[in-house]
Amino acid sequence: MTTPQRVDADLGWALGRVTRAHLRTAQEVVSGLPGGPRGYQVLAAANDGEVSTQLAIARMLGVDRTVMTYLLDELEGAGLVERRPDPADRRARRIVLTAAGRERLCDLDRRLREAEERLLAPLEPTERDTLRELLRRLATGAGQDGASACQVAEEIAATDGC
Amino acid sequence: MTTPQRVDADLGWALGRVTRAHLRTAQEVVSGLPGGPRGYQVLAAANDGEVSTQLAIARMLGVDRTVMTYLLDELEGAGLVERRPDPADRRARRIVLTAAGRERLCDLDRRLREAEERLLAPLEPTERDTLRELLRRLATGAGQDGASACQVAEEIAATDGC
DNA sequence: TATTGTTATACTCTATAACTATA
DNA sequence: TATAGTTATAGAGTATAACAATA
Repeated sequence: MTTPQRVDADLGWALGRVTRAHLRTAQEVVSGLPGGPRGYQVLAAANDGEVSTQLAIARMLGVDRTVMTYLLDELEGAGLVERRPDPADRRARRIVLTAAGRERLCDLDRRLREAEERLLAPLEPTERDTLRELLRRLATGAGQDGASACQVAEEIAATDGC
Repeated sequence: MTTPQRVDADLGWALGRVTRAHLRTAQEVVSGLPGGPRGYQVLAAANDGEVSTQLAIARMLGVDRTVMTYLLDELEGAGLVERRPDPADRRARRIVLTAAGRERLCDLDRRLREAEERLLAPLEPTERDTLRELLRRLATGAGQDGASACQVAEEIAATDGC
């Protein structure tokens, strides 16, 4: 009962390949959006009110808080989001989508889903759902940033903006 | 039947988080190995003779061929691999593991598997196998580099060096 | 003419530290 | 003293182009 010692048996190898393939696909879909695929994730994170401050979004996305500044500068410059003072903490800023931002998010969301289905084409429909679910659970439970940024994922929200 | 528009419903978000978490874990495990986790993948790719030239390994790993030069310079300097002329094509070099390289690969492989199991801890054992299998199939089928680098993955080899 | 491997350069992304304003 | 956000700098990683050797 020894290990295969093959690259294609390595989880890191498979994760890297799939992630890069997804990234390439997503970059084409969101071309023109400030920040690329990460810019989309900022919009999506800010869209549900539970994760709205810059730091919370940064933790949710797994990036340093310093990158949020540039990212939000661009997204705000494009008129997609606004930085509003947090009434509960004057140090923090709450990121809210503008009407244009919500519209853009809807459009991107639809096209990204289509692109993802093409990426997952080698799998059966039920397998695609399984993979999505397993990765989602792993991403919400395996985050090194603590559970604070992940609590929002425990339930599939009924909020629906489209 | 509209889309949720939540970050945690985005495949790219989950892939990014899980991949980063895996990368951090792997970097600790392979600390000291030239090239880090990618150096391990080179060793694993070169270990099965089917993928042995620098270009084939680069495609298998999804990196540019120029990075293979630095990566192999370090691994060869550490005495883990050798560059041998390809008898069939004098332009190409076949990468073969030294005895030390095979030994190192065995050790890394075992420890990486342990680390991966810790990463997959939030999932049930059967779910972990499912995730590994789905990602493996996707990585071998979804590669943009064509099928040439992926043919090796169709069967679980009986070769076992440990 | 196309391909393998190498080298040099430039660019992007990220990490780190320092600073402010608030808590 | 600790935290949210900003800014500047340095480093790692990556992509591009040019080159030599071979097909």
